Amino acid sequence: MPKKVDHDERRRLIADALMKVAAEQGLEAVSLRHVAQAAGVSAGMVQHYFHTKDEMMVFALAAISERSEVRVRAAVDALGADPTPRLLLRTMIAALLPLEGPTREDGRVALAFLAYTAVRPAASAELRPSTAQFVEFIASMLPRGGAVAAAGLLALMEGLGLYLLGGQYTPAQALDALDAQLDLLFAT
Amino acid sequence: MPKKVDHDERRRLIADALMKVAAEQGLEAVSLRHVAQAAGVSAGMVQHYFHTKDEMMVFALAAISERSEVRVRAAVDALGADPTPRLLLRTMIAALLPLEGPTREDGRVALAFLAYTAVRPAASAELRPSTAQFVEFIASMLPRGGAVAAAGLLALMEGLGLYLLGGQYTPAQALDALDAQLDLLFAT
DNA sequence: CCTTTGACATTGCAGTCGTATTGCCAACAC
DNA sequence: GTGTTGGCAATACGACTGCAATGTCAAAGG
Repeated sequence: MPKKVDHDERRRLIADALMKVAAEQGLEAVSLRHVAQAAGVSAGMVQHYFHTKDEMMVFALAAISERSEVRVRAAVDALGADPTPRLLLRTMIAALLPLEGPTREDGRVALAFLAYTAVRPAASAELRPSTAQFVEFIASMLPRGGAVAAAGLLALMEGLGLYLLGGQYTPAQALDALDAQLDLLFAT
Repeated sequence: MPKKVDHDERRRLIADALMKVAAEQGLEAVSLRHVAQAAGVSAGMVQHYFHTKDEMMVFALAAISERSEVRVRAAVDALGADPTPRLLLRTMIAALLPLEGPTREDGRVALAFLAYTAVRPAASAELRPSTAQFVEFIASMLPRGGAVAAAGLLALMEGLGLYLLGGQYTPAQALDALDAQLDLLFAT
């Protein structure tokens, strides 16, 4: 066997470049050549690791949802043991919001992919169960309201993310709205 | 002067075709030729009414926000005189949600444009004040909570729209979540 | 040694894109 | 009539796209 390279590492490197391009110029600027240039590699290499552009897109889509999972896990771990349900929820949701820095870029890419998958139902079908799972988890953390209240909280989070990206809400406003919602849901 | 045609009517016809293409195949499938074909006209005619593609995009963007305004107005007018604040809000928000039929297609287009403008700050700056205005109006309808609660409700609406488009929520679930939120905000 | 195999780079191709240009035709002004 | 002008079609152009084909080089197996 010839040279040994970590396939998955290369693919991640390329996916990173893809996200950079998508965050700065939108998904429609994502082409094999642009991504290759952003990654500092040749276009041929991109083709070597992704036989087709769609393959590359799917990989990047998975990579970005993995990234946010990691972020949530890190934020939760930093809480220590046995946080209150309210604090746990707030921490998780805040970790998912595109408040600043790299999370904002990730948010832009996620938004682009959202629109991308809106016309390709096959790609979005994959993340449907994960949403349902999250709703279930949130419901188990709430003192009352059940799945309906949980779905509302999740939708509020998504909307806050959208308005943060659009610049309609400042990070402070978004967090205020989140805390106010938690006040409503956890009111004694 | 030669032939007389209604310029704005033609532009609207073309914009309708653009939205149809965008709703079915995404914004990146929107090209002069595709739009022209969808509208049943020649590509040259599209060029005649929009000197550049960007001009066409901007027009379509304005057209779609005008459409939703019309929809909201119609729904509110059907309420008759002096509805309760809660019913008024519910009606307006429900009219904006992509629950079914043509509103779903419009929602998909709006989502595509959202991602489109996310990397073109100039285009989104225009609709920022209208969001602020809406928040203000919602706040005036709420018994308490002020702008923060209003911002939360608006974000919840936006999130519901997103999940409706993605298929994660059914229309019934979305309306349940909306009503539950109104219960919280209007609780005595 | 030498052949195989995987890691890249380069090039070519058919197609689509936005746009500028050109030309034809109908309708009005004179 | 004749000329002018707007509505519209057709074409040409250069830039780009995804993808396939081809080539080069290094490392490992026999």
